Amino acid sequence: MRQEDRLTVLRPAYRPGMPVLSSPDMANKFKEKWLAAFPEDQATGSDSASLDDSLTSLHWLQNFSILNADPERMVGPVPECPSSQHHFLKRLGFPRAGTDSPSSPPAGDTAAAGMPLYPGSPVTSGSETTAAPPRFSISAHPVPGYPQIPVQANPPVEVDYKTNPKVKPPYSYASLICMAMQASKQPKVTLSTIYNWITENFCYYRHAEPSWQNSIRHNLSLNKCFKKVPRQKDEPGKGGFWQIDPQYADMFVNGIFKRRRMSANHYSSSSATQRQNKLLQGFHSTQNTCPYQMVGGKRKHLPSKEHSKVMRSTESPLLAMEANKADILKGDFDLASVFDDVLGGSCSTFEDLDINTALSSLGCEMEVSMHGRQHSTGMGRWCGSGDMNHYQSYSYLDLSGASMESSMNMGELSVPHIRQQQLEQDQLLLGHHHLQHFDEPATLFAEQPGEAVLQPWEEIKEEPQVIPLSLDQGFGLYEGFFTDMQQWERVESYL
DNA sequence: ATATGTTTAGTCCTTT
DNA sequence: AAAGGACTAAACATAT
Repeated sequence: MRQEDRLTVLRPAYRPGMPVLSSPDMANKFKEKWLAAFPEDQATGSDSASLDDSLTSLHWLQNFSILNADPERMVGPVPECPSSQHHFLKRLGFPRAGTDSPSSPPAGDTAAAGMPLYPGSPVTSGSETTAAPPRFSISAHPVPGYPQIPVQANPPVEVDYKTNPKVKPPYSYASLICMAMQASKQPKVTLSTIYNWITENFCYYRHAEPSWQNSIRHNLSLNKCFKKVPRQKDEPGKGGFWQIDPQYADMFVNGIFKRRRMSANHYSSSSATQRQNKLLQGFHSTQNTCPYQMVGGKRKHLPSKEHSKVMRSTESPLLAMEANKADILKGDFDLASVFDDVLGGSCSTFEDLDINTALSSLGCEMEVSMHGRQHSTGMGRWCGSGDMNHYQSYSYLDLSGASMESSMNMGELSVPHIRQQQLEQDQLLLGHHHLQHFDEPATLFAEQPGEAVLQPWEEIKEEPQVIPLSLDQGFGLYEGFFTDMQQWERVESYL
């Protein structure tokens, strides 16, 4: 990451409802007003001097890896993480070290034997150089100096989906399709390419009955997000090509399908508790997608009662842990609300954070391109959250120094920015260790199929590999943001 | 024959 | 409760 791309972090303390401000001047102005209204936040800001320059650098995030999740190390500081980083993490909403980070989804979906406790935190096999799905482990990372509260001693259960034939991957077919499309590095792929990628990367489907292919085809045909690109007459081969319809590209968060678009007023609720509940529900709804049981080598939908029994029993230690997490989430730690309030709500749920991690497990490194034409309208951003002790913090992320006017222009260019910045923050929250930066956009969501370098009929032999993704290209329209403008009204009183 | 693509129907679950 | 989403199964059509 280049110096100019680093995040400039100012620091007042965050409060829910804090708006996105797009220039340092406005940020400072806002800060002054805010501190006048909430003098108690001054203390939060006062310690900002202790934040060294490392705060503005994301290099340390490379050491902040989910791979470091080790229950044995959950107590005590991690020397690699400077205090300022700790501070930063705290500001970003990591409630405490040694507990489940926001990127840790709740448990509960372990109906299938061997299902990961934390399906949202996949890790790759260490030696994998290709797209490597999916083994999962607990995602947690100690934040040095932070109060340590012992967590329930559930050992991490890892599932390597690439080699484990018994566990169905917790990804929807749409997500699998999208992953395969991403992995192909081509703007369009054939059905067989999708099949191959899935079977290559998910052992489960290698051994499963081929009916899943029917489901894939069904999904491609039925899901509006996928667009068929017919072969030209002179193109050899069977079937057409498939791509993600750019119109629906925003339905994929880092490559994983969002269940449904959230309405704008969904985010208008100001109840932190409600949002926290939604947050947890979102976890379950997304991750608990495996109500299956292997019966004679065949997937069987569990009967609803049985399913419910397995999935929802509060006697489950997993859910007990969830309840614990929910307790942790009570109070003012409401990271989702921070996103909601700041962004007007798009996909800032932990579900999305998990998606980030999931893709990284597949070798799909998320890129954060900070320059180029699309950054001309970038804007700063208040971010942060409180923790469970009502200790709230906020930061102003000055990503480009551009004016609010340009960002509020509602033009096409400004929209991906919000998404991008949000994803950046998601990555921060995740401790993504692949925060990189590329100049060249990927072609995943290319508007024009003709953008492919190869001839359209040059089918690429599927080779799982690290896929550079471009956030700018990938996640276009940000629908919820500009439809929920009331949050900006609150800004006026502070400017 | 096989692969691909479309459509319908049904179940179960989550979200609104 | 209704609506929507995910999934499964199946029938059918078309292309290779």
